[in-house]
Amino acid sequence: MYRKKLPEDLECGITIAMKSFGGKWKPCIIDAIDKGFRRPSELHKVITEATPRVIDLQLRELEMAGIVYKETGSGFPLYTAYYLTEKGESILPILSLMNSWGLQNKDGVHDAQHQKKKRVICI
Amino acid sequence: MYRKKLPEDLECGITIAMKSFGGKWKPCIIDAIDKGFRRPSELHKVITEATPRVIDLQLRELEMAGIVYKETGSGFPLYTAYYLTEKGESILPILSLMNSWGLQNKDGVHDAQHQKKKRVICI
DNA sequence: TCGGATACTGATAAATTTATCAGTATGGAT
DNA sequence: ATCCATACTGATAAATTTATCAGTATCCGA
Repeated sequence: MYRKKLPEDLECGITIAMKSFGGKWKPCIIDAIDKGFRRPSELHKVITEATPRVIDLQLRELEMAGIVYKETGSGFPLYTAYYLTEKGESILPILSLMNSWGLQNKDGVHDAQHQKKKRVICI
Repeated sequence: MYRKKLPEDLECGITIAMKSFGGKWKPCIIDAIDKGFRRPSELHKVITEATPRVIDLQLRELEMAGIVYKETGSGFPLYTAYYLTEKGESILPILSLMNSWGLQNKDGVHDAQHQKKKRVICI
Protein backbone atom coordinates (compact mmCIF):
# COMPACT_ATOMS: atom_id res chain seq x y z
CA MET A 1 0.00 0.00 0.00
CA TYR A 2 1.11 3.50 -0.64
CA ARG A 3 3.15 5.03 2.13
CA LYS A 4 2.08 8.55 2.90
CA LYS A 5 4.59 11.34 2.90
CA LEU A 6 2.43 14.22 4.00
CA PRO A 7 1.07 14.51 7.51
CA GLU A 8 -2.56 13.94 8.31
CA ASP A 9 -4.58 15.07 11.24
CA LEU A 10 -5.75 11.96 12.98
CA GLU A 11 -7.35 14.03 15.70
CA CYS A 12 -9.89 15.37 13.27
CA GLY A 13 -12.93 13.17 13.11
CA ILE A 14 -13.72 14.19 9.59
CA THR A 15 -10.29 13.22 8.38
CA ILE A 16 -10.68 9.84 10.00
CA ALA A 17 -14.11 9.37 8.51
CA MET A 18 -12.92 10.36 5.06
CA LYS A 19 -9.99 8.06 5.36
CA SER A 20 -12.20 5.22 6.48
CA PHE A 21 -15.08 5.35 4.07
CA GLY A 22 -14.41 8.20 1.70
CA GLY A 23 -13.09 7.68 -1.77
CA LYS A 24 -14.50 6.75 -5.07
CA TRP A 25 -15.90 3.29 -4.41
CA LYS A 26 -16.06 2.65 -0.70
CA PRO A 27 -19.50 4.17 -0.16
CA CYS A 28 -20.92 2.17 -3.05
CA ILE A 29 -19.37 -1.01 -1.77
CA ILE A 30 -20.64 -0.47 1.74
CA ASP A 31 -24.07 0.19 0.39
CA ALA A 32 -24.02 -2.82 -1.89
CA ILE A 33 -22.92 -5.13 0.89
CA ASP A 34 -25.69 -3.77 3.03
CA LYS A 35 -28.11 -4.52 0.24
CA GLY A 36 -26.96 -8.14 0.24
CA PHE A 37 -24.36 -8.25 -2.49
CA ARG A 38 -21.65 -9.88 -0.50
CA ARG A 39 -19.42 -11.82 -2.81
CA PRO A 40 -16.72 -10.12 -4.85
CA SER A 41 -18.29 -11.38 -8.05
CA GLU A 42 -21.70 -10.05 -7.00
CA LEU A 43 -20.22 -6.71 -6.10
CA HIS A 44 -18.60 -6.51 -9.46
CA LYS A 45 -21.91 -7.27 -11.09
CA VAL A 46 -23.61 -4.29 -9.45
CA ILE A 47 -20.65 -1.95 -9.56
CA THR A 48 -19.76 -2.64 -13.14
CA GLU A 49 -17.59 0.39 -13.64
CA ALA A 50 -15.02 -0.77 -11.17
CA THR A 51 -12.83 -3.68 -12.12
CA PRO A 52 -12.59 -6.64 -9.76
CA ARG A 53 -9.10 -5.59 -8.90
CA VAL A 54 -10.21 -2.18 -7.80
CA ILE A 55 -13.09 -3.53 -5.78
CA ASP A 56 -10.77 -5.97 -4.16
CA LEU A 57 -8.35 -3.26 -3.13
CA GLN A 58 -11.13 -1.25 -1.63
CA LEU A 59 -12.46 -4.25 0.23
CA ARG A 60 -9.03 -4.81 1.69
CA GLU A 61 -8.94 -1.28 2.98
CA LEU A 62 -12.43 -1.48 4.38
CA GLU A 63 -11.41 -4.67 6.10
CA MET A 64 -8.32 -3.04 7.59
CA ALA A 65 -10.48 -0.23 8.85
CA GLY A 66 -12.78 -2.71 10.55
CA ILE A 67 -15.76 -1.74 8.46
CA VAL A 68 -16.29 -5.09 6.79
CA TYR A 69 -15.21 -8.58 7.66
CA LYS A 70 -14.73 -11.56 5.47
CA GLU A 71 -16.03 -15.06 5.62
CA THR A 72 -14.47 -17.78 3.56
CA GLY A 73 -15.85 -21.17 2.70
CA SER A 74 -13.40 -23.65 1.33
CA GLY A 75 -15.99 -25.35 -0.90
CA PHE A 76 -16.50 -25.11 -4.59
CA PRO A 77 -16.61 -22.82 -6.27
CA LEU A 78 -14.44 -20.66 -4.06
CA TYR A 79 -16.71 -18.86 -1.73
CA THR A 80 -16.02 -15.58 -0.01
CA ALA A 81 -18.48 -13.14 1.45
CA TYR A 82 -18.07 -9.78 3.07
CA TYR A 83 -20.28 -8.46 5.82
CA LEU A 84 -20.58 -5.12 7.52
CA THR A 85 -19.29 -4.98 11.05
CA GLU A 86 -21.17 -2.99 13.64
CA LYS A 87 -18.84 -0.14 12.87
CA GLY A 88 -19.68 -0.54 9.22
CA GLU A 89 -23.37 -0.37 9.88
CA SER A 90 -22.95 2.78 11.87
CA ILE A 91 -21.84 4.44 8.66
CA LEU A 92 -25.09 3.78 6.84
CA PRO A 93 -27.04 6.70 8.27
CA ILE A 94 -24.25 9.05 7.33
CA LEU A 95 -24.17 7.74 3.79
CA SER A 96 -27.87 8.08 3.49
CA LEU A 97 -27.69 11.66 4.70
CA MET A 98 -24.95 12.45 2.22
CA ASN A 99 -26.94 10.80 -0.48
CA SER A 100 -30.05 12.85 0.09
CA TRP A 101 -28.03 16.00 0.39
CA GLY A 102 -26.41 15.24 -2.93
CA LEU A 103 -29.67 14.48 -4.65
CA GLN A 104 -31.20 17.68 -3.38
CA ASN A 105 -28.22 19.58 -4.70
CA LYS A 106 -27.61 18.14 -8.12
CA ASP A 107 -27.75 21.62 -9.54
CA GLY A 108 -24.55 23.55 -9.44
CA VAL A 109 -22.66 20.41 -10.26
CA HIS A 110 -21.62 20.70 -13.84
CA ASP A 111 -21.04 17.51 -15.71
CA ALA A 112 -17.44 16.77 -16.37
CA GLN A 113 -18.08 17.21 -20.08
CA HIS A 114 -18.41 13.62 -21.08
CA GLN A 115 -21.01 10.94 -20.93
CA LYS A 116 -20.81 8.18 -18.47
CA LYS A 117 -20.96 4.83 -20.11
CA LYS A 118 -22.32 2.62 -17.41
CA ARG A 119 -24.32 3.20 -14.33
CA VAL A 120 -23.05 2.72 -10.83
CA ILE A 121 -25.50 1.36 -8.37
CA CYS A 122 -25.12 3.42 -5.31
CA ILE A 123 -27.83 3.77 -2.70
CA MET B 1 -8.98 23.56 -13.48
CA TYR B 2 -8.27 19.98 -14.21
CA ARG B 3 -10.45 18.47 -16.91
CA LYS B 4 -11.71 15.06 -15.95
CA LYS B 5 -11.14 12.12 -18.21
CA LEU B 6 -12.95 9.41 -16.34
CA PRO B 7 -16.73 9.34 -16.03
CA GLU B 8 -18.51 10.14 -12.82
CA ASP B 9 -21.94 9.24 -11.68
CA LEU B 10 -23.76 12.48 -11.18
CA GLU B 11 -26.94 10.62 -10.34
CA CYS B 12 -25.41 9.30 -7.17
CA GLY B 13 -26.00 11.64 -4.29
CA ILE B 14 -22.91 10.53 -2.49
CA THR B 15 -20.72 11.27 -5.47
CA ILE B 16 -22.20 14.72 -5.69
CA ALA B 17 -21.72 15.32 -2.01
CA MET B 18 -18.13 14.12 -2.11
CA LYS B 19 -17.46 16.27 -5.11
CA SER B 20 -19.00 19.28 -3.42
CA PHE B 21 -17.52 19.21 0.03
CA GLY B 22 -15.22 16.21 0.19
CA GLY B 23 -11.49 16.53 -0.11
CA LYS B 24 -8.67 17.41 2.15
CA TRP B 25 -9.52 20.95 3.15
CA LYS B 26 -13.09 21.75 2.21
CA PRO B 27 -14.66 20.46 5.42
CA CYS B 28 -12.19 22.41 7.52
CA ILE B 29 -12.80 25.54 5.53
CA ILE B 30 -16.55 25.22 5.78
CA ASP B 31 -16.27 24.70 9.48
CA ALA B 32 -13.91 27.61 9.95
CA ILE B 33 -16.14 29.96 8.00
CA ASP B 34 -19.05 28.85 10.10
CA LYS B 35 -17.01 29.63 13.19
CA GLY B 36 -16.50 33.16 11.93
CA PHE B 37 -13.14 33.03 10.21
CA ARG B 38 -14.19 34.57 6.97
CA ARG B 39 -11.24 36.29 5.42
CA PRO B 40 -8.61 34.37 3.49
CA SER B 41 -5.92 35.59 5.86
CA GLU B 42 -7.95 34.49 8.86
CA LEU B 43 -8.60 31.12 7.33
CA HIS B 44 -4.92 30.70 6.76
CA LYS B 45 -4.26 31.58 10.36
CA VAL B 46 -6.46 28.77 11.66
CA ILE B 47 -5.65 26.27 8.95
CA THR B 48 -1.93 26.75 9.10
CA GLU B 49 -1.00 23.59 7.28
CA ALA B 50 -2.59 24.70 4.06
CA THR B 51 -0.91 27.44 2.11
CA PRO B 52 -2.93 30.49 1.09
CA ARG B 53 -2.82 29.27 -2.47
CA VAL B 54 -4.38 25.96 -1.55
CA ILE B 55 -7.05 27.56 0.57
CA ASP B 56 -7.82 29.93 -2.23
CA LEU B 57 -8.27 27.12 -4.74
CA GLN B 58 -10.61 25.33 -2.41
CA LEU B 59 -12.60 28.47 -1.79
CA ARG B 60 -12.99 28.91 -5.51
CA GLU B 61 -14.39 25.42 -5.81
CA LEU B 62 -16.71 25.88 -2.88
CA GLU B 63 -17.89 29.07 -4.48
CA MET B 64 -18.53 27.33 -7.81
CA ALA B 65 -20.50 24.70 -5.97
CA GLY B 66 -22.66 27.37 -4.36
CA ILE B 67 -21.53 26.49 -0.87
CA VAL B 68 -19.91 29.79 -0.05
CA TYR B 69 -20.24 33.25 -1.47
CA LYS B 70 -17.85 36.09 -1.42
CA GLU B 71 -18.17 39.67 -0.38
CA THR B 72 -15.61 42.20 -1.43
CA GLY B 73 -14.99 45.64 -0.03
CA SER B 74 -12.87 47.90 -2.16
CA GLY B 75 -11.35 49.69 0.83
CA PHE B 76 -7.97 49.35 2.38
CA PRO B 77 -6.50 47.00 3.09
CA LEU B 78 -8.14 44.77 0.55
CA TYR B 79 -11.11 43.20 2.16
CA THR B 80 -12.75 39.96 1.19
CA ALA B 81 -14.98 37.73 3.24
CA TYR B 82 -16.60 34.43 2.53
CA TYR B 83 -19.93 33.33 3.93
CA LEU B 84 -21.82 30.09 3.88
CA THR B 85 -24.83 30.01 1.66
CA GLU B 86 -27.96 28.23 2.79
CA LYS B 87 -26.72 25.22 0.90
CA GLY B 88 -23.44 25.52 2.71
CA GLU B 89 -25.12 25.60 6.08
CA SER B 90 -27.07 22.50 5.24
CA ILE B 91 -23.77 20.65 5.17
CA LEU B 92 -22.91 21.43 8.75
CA PRO B 93 -25.00 18.67 10.35
CA ILE B 94 -23.43 16.12 8.04
CA LEU B 95 -19.95 17.30 8.91
CA SER B 96 -20.72 17.14 12.55
CA LEU B 97 -22.02 13.60 12.18
CA MET B 98 -18.93 12.57 10.29
CA ASN B 99 -16.80 14.21 12.90
CA SER B 100 -18.34 12.36 15.79
CA TRP B 101 -18.22 9.11 13.89
CA GLY B 102 -14.54 9.66 13.27
CA LEU B 103 -13.78 10.54 16.84
CA GLN B 104 -15.59 7.46 18.08
CA ASN B 105 -13.59 5.36 15.69
CA LYS B 106 -10.06 6.62 16.01
CA ASP B 107 -8.94 3.11 16.72
CA GLY B 108 -8.21 1.01 13.69
CA VAL B 109 -6.73 4.01 12.01
CA HIS B 110 -3.01 3.54 12.08
CA ASP B 111 -0.89 6.62 11.92
CA ALA B 112 0.82 7.15 8.63
CA GLN B 113 4.17 6.56 10.31
CA HIS B 114 5.24 10.09 10.80
CA GLN B 115 4.48 12.92 13.15
CA LYS B 116 2.34 15.77 12.12
CA LYS B 117 4.03 19.06 12.62
CA LYS B 118 1.17 21.42 13.01
CA ARG B 119 -2.37 21.10 14.06
CA VAL B 120 -5.33 21.66 11.82
CA ILE B 121 -8.30 23.25 13.39
CA CYS B 122 -11.25 21.32 12.23
CA ILE B 123 -14.53 21.23 14.09
C1' DT C 1 -5.59 -33.69 -17.84
C1' DC C 2 -7.93 -29.74 -19.15
C1' DG C 3 -10.99 -25.98 -18.70
C1' DG C 4 -14.18 -22.91 -16.34
C1' DA C 5 -15.44 -20.33 -12.22
C1' DT C 6 -13.98 -17.86 -8.35
C1' DA C 7 -10.84 -15.09 -5.53
C1' DC C 8 -6.78 -12.96 -5.28
C1' DT C 9 -1.80 -10.54 -6.25
C1' DG C 10 2.30 -7.83 -8.18
C1' DA C 11 3.89 -4.41 -10.94
C1' DT C 12 3.06 -0.43 -13.22
C1' DA C 13 0.57 3.38 -15.48
C1' DA C 14 -2.79 6.93 -15.62
C1' DA C 15 -5.73 10.21 -13.47
C1' DT C 16 -6.62 13.40 -9.99
C1' DT C 17 -5.80 16.19 -6.13
C1' DT C 18 -2.62 19.02 -3.36
C1' DA C 19 1.40 21.61 -2.90
C1' DT C 20 5.03 24.83 -4.22
C1' DC C 21 7.04 28.77 -6.24
C1' DA C 22 7.17 32.99 -8.20
C1' DG C 23 4.72 36.20 -9.50
C1' DT C 24 0.51 40.48 -10.28
C1' DA C 25 -2.54 44.03 -8.40
C1' DT C 26 -4.48 47.52 -5.06
C1' DG C 27 -4.23 51.49 -2.01
C1' DG C 28 -2.52 53.71 1.90
C1' DA C 29 1.41 55.02 4.77
C1' DT C 30 6.32 56.33 5.05
C1' DA D 1 9.03 56.42 -5.12
C1' DT D 2 9.00 52.56 -2.13
C1' DC D 3 7.15 49.46 0.99
C1' DC D 4 3.62 46.80 3.42
C1' DA D 5 -0.56 44.09 3.83
C1' DT D 6 -4.02 41.80 1.50
C1' DA D 7 -6.01 38.95 -2.14
C1' DC D 8 -5.23 36.65 -6.00
C1' DT D 9 -3.09 33.91 -10.39
C1' DG D 10 -0.20 30.90 -13.67
C1' DA D 11 2.72 27.30 -14.27
C1' DT D 12 4.46 23.30 -12.67
C1' DA D 13 5.72 19.53 -9.49
C1' DA D 14 4.73 16.17 -6.08
C1' DA D 15 1.68 13.14 -3.72
C1' DT D 16 -2.08 10.15 -3.73
C1' DT D 17 -5.70 7.47 -5.51
C1' DT D 18 -7.60 4.61 -9.19
C1' DA D 19 -7.07 1.81 -13.12
C1' DT D 20 -4.95 -1.65 -16.08
C1' DC D 21 -2.66 -5.76 -17.31
C1' DA D 22 -1.03 -10.08 -16.72
C1' DG D 23 -0.67 -13.24 -13.92
C1' DT D 24 -1.32 -17.32 -9.52
C1' DA D 25 -4.17 -20.60 -6.94
C1' DT D 26 -8.10 -23.72 -5.81
C1' DC D 27 -11.49 -27.11 -6.83
C1' DC D 28 -14.71 -29.52 -9.52
C1' DG D 29 -16.51 -31.83 -13.38
C1' DA D 30 -16.14 -33.17 -18.39
